[in-house]
Parts: sequence; C-alpha cells; structure tokens
Amino acid sequence: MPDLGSAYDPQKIEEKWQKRWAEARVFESEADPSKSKYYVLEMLPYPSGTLHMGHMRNYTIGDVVARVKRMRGFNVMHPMGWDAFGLPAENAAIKNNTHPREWTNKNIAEFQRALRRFGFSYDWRREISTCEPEYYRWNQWFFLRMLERGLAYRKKSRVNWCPKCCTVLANEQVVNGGYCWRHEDTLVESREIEQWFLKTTAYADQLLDDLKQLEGGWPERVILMQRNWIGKSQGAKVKFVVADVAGAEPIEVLTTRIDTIYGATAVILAPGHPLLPKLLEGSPARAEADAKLAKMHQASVKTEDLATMEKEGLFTGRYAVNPFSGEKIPIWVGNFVLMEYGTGAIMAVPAHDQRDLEFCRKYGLPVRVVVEPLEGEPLIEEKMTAAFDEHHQGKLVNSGPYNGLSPEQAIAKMATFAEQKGFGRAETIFRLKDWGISRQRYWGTPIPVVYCLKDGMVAVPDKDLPVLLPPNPKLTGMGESPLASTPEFVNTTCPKCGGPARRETDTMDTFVDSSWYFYRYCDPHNDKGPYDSAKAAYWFPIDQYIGGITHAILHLLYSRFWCKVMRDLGLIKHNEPAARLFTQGMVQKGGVAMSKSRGNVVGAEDMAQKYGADTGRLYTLFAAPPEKDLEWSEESIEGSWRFLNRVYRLVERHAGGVRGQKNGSIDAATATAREKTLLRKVHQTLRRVTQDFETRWHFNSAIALIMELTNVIYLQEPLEKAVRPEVRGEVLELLTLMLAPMTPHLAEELWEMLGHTGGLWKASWPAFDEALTREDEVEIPVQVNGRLRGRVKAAVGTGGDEVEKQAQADSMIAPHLAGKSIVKRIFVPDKLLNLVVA
RNA sequence: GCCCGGGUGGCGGAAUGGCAGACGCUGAGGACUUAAAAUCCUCCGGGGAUUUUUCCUCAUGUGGGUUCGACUCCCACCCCGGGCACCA
Repeated sequence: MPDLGSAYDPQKIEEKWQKRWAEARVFESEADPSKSKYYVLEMLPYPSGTLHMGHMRNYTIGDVVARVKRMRGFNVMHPMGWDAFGLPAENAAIKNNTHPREWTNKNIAEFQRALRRFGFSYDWRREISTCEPEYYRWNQWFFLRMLERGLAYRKKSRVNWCPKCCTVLANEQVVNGGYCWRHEDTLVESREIEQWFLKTTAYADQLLDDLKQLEGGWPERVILMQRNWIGKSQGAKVKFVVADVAGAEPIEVLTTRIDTIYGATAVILAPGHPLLPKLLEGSPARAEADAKLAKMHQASVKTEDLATMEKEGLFTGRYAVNPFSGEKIPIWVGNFVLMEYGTGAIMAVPAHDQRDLEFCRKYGLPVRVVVEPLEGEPLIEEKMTAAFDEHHQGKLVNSGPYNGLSPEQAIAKMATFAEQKGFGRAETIFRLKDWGISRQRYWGTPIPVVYCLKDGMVAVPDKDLPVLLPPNPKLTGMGESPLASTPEFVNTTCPKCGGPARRETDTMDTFVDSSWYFYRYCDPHNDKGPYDSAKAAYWFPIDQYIGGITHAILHLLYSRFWCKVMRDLGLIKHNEPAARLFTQGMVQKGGVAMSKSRGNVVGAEDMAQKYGADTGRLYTLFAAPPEKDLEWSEESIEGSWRFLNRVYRLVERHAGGVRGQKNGSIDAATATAREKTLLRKVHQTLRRVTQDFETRWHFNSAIALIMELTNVIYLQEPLEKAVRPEVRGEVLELLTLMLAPMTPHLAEELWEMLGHTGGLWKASWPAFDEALTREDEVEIPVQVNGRLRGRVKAAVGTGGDEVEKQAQADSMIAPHLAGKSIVKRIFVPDKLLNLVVA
C-alpha cells in the first residue's frame, strides 16, 4: 500500500467494523408484517475460481442499495448464495481427477471469503448452495408438479454430438464454426435424442402480456429483448398438395406473409421433414439425396451458425400446387429450414424475404414480385439483390383477385379465404420454444423419473425425494453420460410394481436452479416444502434485482415462467418475481468481457489487499455509471485512495474540536460568509447525492460531487478560524453519512471519531435543508442567435426584461446586438438568455 | 444473419434540449523538505488572434435533418460490444 503519511489504515478499520457488524447482527432480518420490507438481490454467482471485477461491481451496487434502504428505515433482506451445479466443475474434475463437489466447495469457500472481505452486508444465515440435496430436492419436487400438469414432457430433439468423444457437447464445446473442442479436426454432428422439456410455450401469452406490468421497473431494452424473444406474430398455415405422388400428405407451410403467396416459387422442407422419404421414393433425385441430406444433418445446432452458414439445397424432383394460384412449384430441401420451428416447411418468396432470395438466386429459381413499393422505383425481378419486405409501404400486384390491396388487408382476406376453402387458417406464431432441460451430465439435478418394463415411465414419489447423485461417478468426458454408466444409480425398482426399473440418467439444466433460488432465501432450511408461502408473501416481489445485462433473456425469462407455474400451484399470488430490475454493464478488459477462456480475468481481492475494501468499492462505483460497460484499468484507482485519505485527514484534524458539540438547527442568519459557503455546498451536495441514490443510481457523479465538496472544505481551511464548531460538525457528519453506503468501514470509523458511540449502522439518511441550499446570485449565459456571447450576473429569480437590459449594457454582448433588432427572446429563468436578432 | 446496446480530450468519464469536457487519472509548474516520498496550490481539447486580460474559431464516430439553440431528438451510414435457447 502506498504510504500517504496518513493514519488511515483500511486493513485494521475494515476488520474492526466487520467484526462489530457481525456481533450486532446488523444485516440479519426476519419477515415482520409490521415493518416495510425491502428485498434487494444480486444474481447469485457461479463460483468459478476467483471473484472477479464483474462480480465485485454487481455486489457493490447491490450493497450500496441495501445500505441506503436500511438508512431509510426498511426491513432489508439481502441474501447471497451459490449457483453451484454446472459444466466447469465437471470439466475440472475430469482434468484433475477430483470430485466436482470438492472443486465446487473449494471455490465457494474462496468466494465467500472474498465477499466477506469487501464488507457486503449479507444475511449469511440465508446462504444457499444449489448443489446440495436440500436444495435440488425441490427442483425435483417442482419437476414432478410440472409432470403432473403436463408441463414437463419428452420429445426428440437435436444435440451436438462428437463422434470421437462419443458424447453430447455443449454449444460452448463446439468451436471454430462446428468442430469439437477436444478434437479440432472433428466435425460435430447433430443427433436426435429423446429429451425432457418444460412447456414454456404454455405461458407464452402471459410471459408477453405481463411485461406490461414490468414497465417502469425494468429497463426498456430488457423488456424489448424479451418481447422479441417471445416473438408473437400473426401468421397462417397453408397446405400445398403434392402433385403426382400417390398417398402423399399435403405439405403444411407456416408463413407470416400469406399476402405474398402468389410470389412463392418453391416449397422448402427441413432436412428432417417426415414426408421426405415418401417424396424421394422413385424420384430422380433419389441417388444424390442421401449424401446431401447427411451433410445437412451434420450442421451445428447453434442459431448463429445456422443463420450465417452457406445455404444448401436439394431438389426433390417433386412439385407442389399453390392452393391460391393453382401453379405447380418445385419442392426443395433447405438446410436453413428448421424442423423444430413451425411446421418444418416454408414457401419461398424470394422477392420479399432475404433468405429465400439468397436461396433462389443460388439455385436459379425465379423471383416474382407481388408487392410493389408505394413510392420510389419499381422493383426489377432480374436485378433484385435485396428482398422488399417492408409490408407497411406496399400494394399487391400479380396476385389475382387481391391486386391493389395493402399487405395488411391481404393477410386478413387470404387467411379467411384459406379457412373457408379448408386448406389453411390464421395462426398465432411464437418464436419462443419449449425449454429443453435435459443434460447428459453428472453435475446437476437428477430428473426424478424411472422406466419400468411393465409400467413404463413412472414418476418418483415425493416421499422418495431427493433422488441423490451417486457419490462416486466415473467422469471421463467420453461415451455415455456419467449417470448412465453408474449401475448402482441406474438400477432401481419401480415405485408402482416393485419390479426392476432403470432411472432416468439425464440431469437438469442449471437454469432450473437459478429460476427460483430467490424464493428459497425466504426460508432456506425448510424441509417440508420449497419455502413457506407466508414468508414469500411478505418478502415478494423482489424490490430490486441487480445483475448483468448478459442475463437479459434466458435467466430472467425462465424465472418469470417458474413464478407463474408456482402461482398456478398455489404457492404464491403474484405474477412476476421482481418488481424492479437493474442491469449493470459488463466489466471488460481489452474491449471484451472478462472470461476465463480469454484469460483476461482481473481478481478483485488483490485490490482489497493493496488499498482496502472501501477504496476498491469506491473506485468500482466511480469508474463509470453502473449500467454502462466498464473498461477495467487500475491506473486511476490511486485517485480514490487519495480521496479517502483526504477525507480521513480532514475528519481526524477536526474531530477533537467538534466532538460533543450539539448539532441541530443552525441559524443561517448569523452565519459568516465562510459558514454560508460551506453550509450551502454541503446541503446542495446532499440534495443531489440523495437524488442520485434514489433515482438514477449515477454513483460516479455522486462521488464526484462529494469530492467537489471535500475540495471546497479544504479551500476553507483553516476551518477553526472562522467556522463555529457546530457548523464544522454538521459539515463533517453529513460528509460521513453520504459516504456510508459506499465506503461503510471508513464511515463507521469517522462516525466514531466524531463522537458517536452507537454505530453508524443505526443512523438514518440525512435530510437536506432547502433554505441552506439557496444561492443569492446566479451567472446567466447570454446567447445571440444561439451562440454564447457573454454572461451577466443577476439575483436569483430576476425577470427576463431586467436580464436583457443588463445584456444590452454588457460590453461583450453589445457589439453583437449593434444595429440589429431583436426579433425573439428565449429566456429560461436563472439559466439562459438567447436573443435572436435580424 | 437476427435481436439489444455503445461511440465525447492522452485515459476513465460529466452534461438527456440551454455555458461541452464537472470529478478523477496521467502530464507540467510551484510551495513545503537537506533531499525524496507524501501533502498543499495552480495549469492542462485543437487552431488562430491579443500576448499582462481576454477574444474568435473548430470540435461529442460519419453525412444529412428538426430547433432560437443538438453530445442530447429524427433519418441514413461506419465501427465496437453483448445475446442468440447445452457457458453461466
């Protein structure tokens, strides 16, 4: 630590106050309906090794909020726990030949120590760890409730498969656009396997509609991202009859643009479409089909890869009949059409959809314009390189009886017509899919289901929960999933008939753990249920949830889904888990997010070792406003360290002279000029800092204001000469209180130095004195034609006429007015005068 | 590719329709000191004029627009970041 010749010793102070807080149980709270509650929560961390700056930033913001709310008199719940299941523990276990539990617990211990070191005000009695049976038992319990209600089901679904590892890969393990992370020469294949899903789509409408309830409390962009993710649109399903293939079912396509159906020049099927074998039977395309289809199947399952890969197609040799025009159009297979989405078949309208255009250009299929722009150049089919898809500014052409209609009108009419004729109908389409929760991994919650030869799939009864993970798995990262290769886990008896049965060997996605953990905090040791409803009713909804923008969609959407399911189970009454959400920006290094794989992680504890927790906390808050990304640089932390030393020396110097002096109402009328300057500055600062804490959370500018205040006090030194002790006391106490939420250890120490024995944790947030904030005189900038030409001084509240008179008399401004007449005057009292001259 | 953000001095950032660059870092100068560190004080966007005091002008990714007035609002473009359903 740099020696600044000061007595400020953060290591000593921080240890001292952390001990006192713990002894006084300052951060522990209980549900108490007679008190107004405040539930502030930061997203629980995955304990991945060391606490890095992203965590540190998240928890500092949350801690400031928790401490401010305590000072405001709320009964604050501020818990912390561990998202302890997941892939990295399993990878580490494979690599180091340890048990995932060992690795995880070691990391948790390290994380916990680091968090305690920073003085975050958690109620540690509520700590949870999602990998403990007492927690994951309730994941299983919820799963069974969803199974009973048809919200959990199995279906075939595609996974990434490495033929060398003979195992399922996570998307993260697919690298370089489709290769295995451990075998970089091996292309990942996609395989279909039977997997468990939760029916998020059953709540699609509610998930969308209830976003309205979150307006004002959640960032607009998060609401927007969720809305787009759910992706509700009005579309239609239309059946195309297959020509010349006996017994072939019609192909049902899904489209949001039925109005463009006269422009369809092909029908394109997903490579896995069930009708495909029948179409290819006896077709000239038969010969080349197998190889091509196999290649299409080999693609990664990542959306981003699907969206950017080269479009590949295969002509089936068959034709379909457009039910509107009667036209025969070719049936193709396309690698960009997904079986999982819609009906697994689309109609290609190249003139009005970019992907279709690219596909048709590649394979020489015709382009036909059926919507002309209302304004501008008409479209030329042969030359189009960009599809015209702006349906708000077009009218239909080449569309038989629908010519001249707007796309909106045509969509409605054509859907009705299709329905009347029985070959189609209007349909609401969601982009949202059901949530695939199956993982072929060890380190997760076992899915509580068994398969019996006689009774088929049987749910594990509640009384047999939890289904425990086997203690000694064989973890190799190769071959079948770890649970499947553990006979003592797999082999069991059927709960119904008692005969031999096999356990389900998939574990649950870790997003299950994080979807409801915040309810468990209310009642962390309940062994009768996930939590007590009365306790949840008191604490919920979360008043302020704080976490990374990176969780804007998945975690928050799954949590919202889980909340609605729990409501329908009768556990709670509210619709949404978090009333307010704050998304902090990322901490970056070298322009990208910190991550272990990039090797650019900056540990938070080093900072506390060097400068103390308070300097670290302050600097994290000062470096940028919390919602913005922050490029990490340690160079300027010295400034925060110097500032805290400045404050410490200031209070140290004057504490003796003010101790025991009554502070209370200060008579402004008898105050000296220097006293007035100080009192005005401190109350103005308090007003703005209060606003920043309450509304904008721009802690960086709040700190800047407090720094400015400190500079002003320094310039008034020596204070004891012209400033009465009670004024000095008032100024220093307010300074201390304003810092308290951000640098709590230092503030406690200063508070004690100023003569308070009770502990600052009992103090309230101070109120500013409006009368003391008032300025006597202001400087008003004067513009001529919008350009700054000078400034005039005037008493607060001076009228426009008077200010204009002064401006005209001002030697700087007058030349710009000479010989011209004022045609307009814009006057903002105490702020600005703009004279428009001609 | 799709969805969502961001772009202001050497650097982090302030100003959300009203004096662009608060506050801090870095740098320069001064005071204190035998000296250094620490501390305290002053200066610090570019160009030009006046060289004491100021004034003019350019400047908030690029190009347009709205307005008395735009970092702020609108349109188009460029660049950077995040998410894209098995990382969490």
